[in-house]
Amino acid sequence: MDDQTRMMTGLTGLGGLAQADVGDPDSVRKQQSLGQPQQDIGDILQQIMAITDESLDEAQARKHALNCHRMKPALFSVLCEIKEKTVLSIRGVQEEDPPDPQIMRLDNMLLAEGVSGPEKGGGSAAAAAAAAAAGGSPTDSSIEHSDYRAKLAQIRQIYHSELEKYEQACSEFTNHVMNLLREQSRTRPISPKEIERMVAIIHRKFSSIQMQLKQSTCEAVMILRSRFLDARRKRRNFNKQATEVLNEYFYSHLSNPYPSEEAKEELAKKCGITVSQVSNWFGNKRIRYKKNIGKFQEEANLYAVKTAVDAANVSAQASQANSPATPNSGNKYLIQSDEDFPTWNMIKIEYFHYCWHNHEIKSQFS
DNA sequence: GGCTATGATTCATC
DNA sequence: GATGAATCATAGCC
Repeated sequence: MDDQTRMMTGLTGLGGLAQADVGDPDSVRKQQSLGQPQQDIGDILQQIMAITDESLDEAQARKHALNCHRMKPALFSVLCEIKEKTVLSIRGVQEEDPPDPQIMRLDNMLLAEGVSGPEKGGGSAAAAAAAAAAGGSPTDSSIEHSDYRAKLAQIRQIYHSELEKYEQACSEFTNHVMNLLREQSRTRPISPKEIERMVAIIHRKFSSIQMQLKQSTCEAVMILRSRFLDARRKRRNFNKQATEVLNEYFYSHLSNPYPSEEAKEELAKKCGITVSQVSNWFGNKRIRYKKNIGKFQEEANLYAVKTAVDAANVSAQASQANSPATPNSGNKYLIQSDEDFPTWNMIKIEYFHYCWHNHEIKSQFS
């Protein structure tokens, strides 16, 4: 029902003063007996009813005349009262909406991610955790971290600028509608309560637009986070020194290449990687070595020699310190000459394979 | 661009 | 929870 129809409905309900009485001689008599004010109201109403049959210019002129009529304010307030009773009492029930749970969820998420609320380097904890999980060097992590933060800041800036635009647009539109209604209220019954209700409707409409903004911002943050977290799959080779340390341990413990927790921690510290990376490395190494021992033979020889040389050096230093007269006497595995190296290494590797294989057989039966 | 090496992940098993 | 095995995804080389 539009406003004009509502107004008409209001008029019909005005104690039968409108259509029912028009042209009724008894009614006219009654009005005459009731005195001047009632007659004035009847005249005004008749004029109002007649407006629809008139041309625009005539209607404008009559409208002006009606506006200037001395009874107009009283009639206007009565019409407002009727309108309020008939329309607002029905519609006003659902005005106090409870807060939308979806908006609350979005607000919470934006707050947690540091997009809304005070700027505090939001999401930095997530970024740091993901960077740590990536296992990259501290420099790499900080680069990724700052990249994440920069992109988050960009999202934050866009969100706030859009939010500001929406708020400004909402306020401008509300003012515009309010002015329009105030202007119209001079010619038709619009109560302040109705204006208030209209403002609430506008705010609801704009808040649904705001929700879309919040939703798309949340999506942008999610995409950013997933991209950032996916970076953990970005493989980076360990540096040469770390690989050497791990290989040295692996080939020098070929009979049982399963480092203890303490050994893993020690290796992790030496290589500048995490314990789980050490575990991954040993897991991969064991399986790949076993799958293709031939391919790793050369590498195994190399590290066996290296280990033997290191052991010889340590032992020589110890012997020199303890008994310079009898070098190498304390180490039965000590290499005596360069020619011994290949034979010794082959024996040692074969022995390790035997031990490893034997260990597995034993573990199968134990 | 294809290939290999390699670190990470996933899933099943113990 | 540790490990093996398969697989994914990327780096690096040619």
